[in-house]
Amino acid sequence: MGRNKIVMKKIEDPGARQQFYSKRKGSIVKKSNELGVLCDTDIALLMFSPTGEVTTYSSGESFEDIMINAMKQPDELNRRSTPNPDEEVLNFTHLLLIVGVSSDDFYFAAFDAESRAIKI
Amino acid sequence: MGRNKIVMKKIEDPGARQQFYSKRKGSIVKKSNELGVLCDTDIALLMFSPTGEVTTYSSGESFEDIMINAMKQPDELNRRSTPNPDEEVLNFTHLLLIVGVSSDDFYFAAFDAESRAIKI
DNA sequence: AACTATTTATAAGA
DNA sequence: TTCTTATAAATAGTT
Repeated sequence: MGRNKIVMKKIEDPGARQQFYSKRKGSIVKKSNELGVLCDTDIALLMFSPTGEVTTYSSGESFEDIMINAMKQPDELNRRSTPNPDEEVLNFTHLLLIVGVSSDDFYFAAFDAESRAIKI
Repeated sequence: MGRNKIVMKKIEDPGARQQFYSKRKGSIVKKSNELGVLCDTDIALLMFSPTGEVTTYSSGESFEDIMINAMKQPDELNRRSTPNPDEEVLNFTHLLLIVGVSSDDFYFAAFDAESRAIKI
C-alpha cells in the first residue's frame, strides 16, 4: 500500500530498512492481536530487527506457554519426525532440546540441525 | 478493511471463525515474509487455529534456529530475569527448559510459570 | 511525527 | 465455495 508497489528485495539503506521494520512490525503485531481476539486463539511472534533486537508478541498466554502447548500437539512442529530417527541422531551438528515440566504433566522434544524431531 | 469496520470481539460462529482465521493467517504470513525479505531478518510465527491446529512460519532460518538465536541474544526473552532468581525457583508451578547444543557452542534457558528466566 | 495519494486487504455479497 | 466489489486499512513517499 502506498505511493508505490512493494518490491521484494532487501532494502539496502540501513536507515530506511530500520524505518520499514518498525512500521511493519507494528502492523504485524496489530494483525496478530486481531486474529487472537477474533478467533480466541493463541499466536506467538518472534522477530529480529535489522540491528538484532528481538521482539516477541503473544496473544493471551505467555510466549513460552504457547511454545509448550505447541509441543504437546500433533502439529507442524512435531510432525517432522524422521522415518528412521536412530539414523538421524548420528548426524546432528546441533541439537535443540525443549523440556516442559508442570505439577501434573511432562513433555519434551528434540530437534536436529535440519529441524527434524529426534526420538529420545 | 472491507465493507465494514472490524469489531474486536470473538467471532462466535465456528464456521465464520475458522474462515476468518484462514484468511488472516495467510495475510500475516505474507506480511511476515515481506518483512523478512525487505529487512533481511528472521521472523518466527506460531499460531493455533480455532480447532487447535498449529501453523508455524519462519523466514530464512528454521523455526527452531530462530528460537535458539533469540535465546543467545540479550533480548526480550532473556531480559525477564528476576532480581532474585533463587527465590523464584521455589515457586514455579511449571518449568520450561530449552537447551541448544552445537559443535562449537552451548546455550540454555529456563523459565518459570510467569515466563521469568530462571538462573540454573 | 504527520500527511495523503495509492496500494492492499478484506467484509459482504453474488 | 470461489469470485467480485465496495470499502476499510495500511503504507510509501513526502513534508
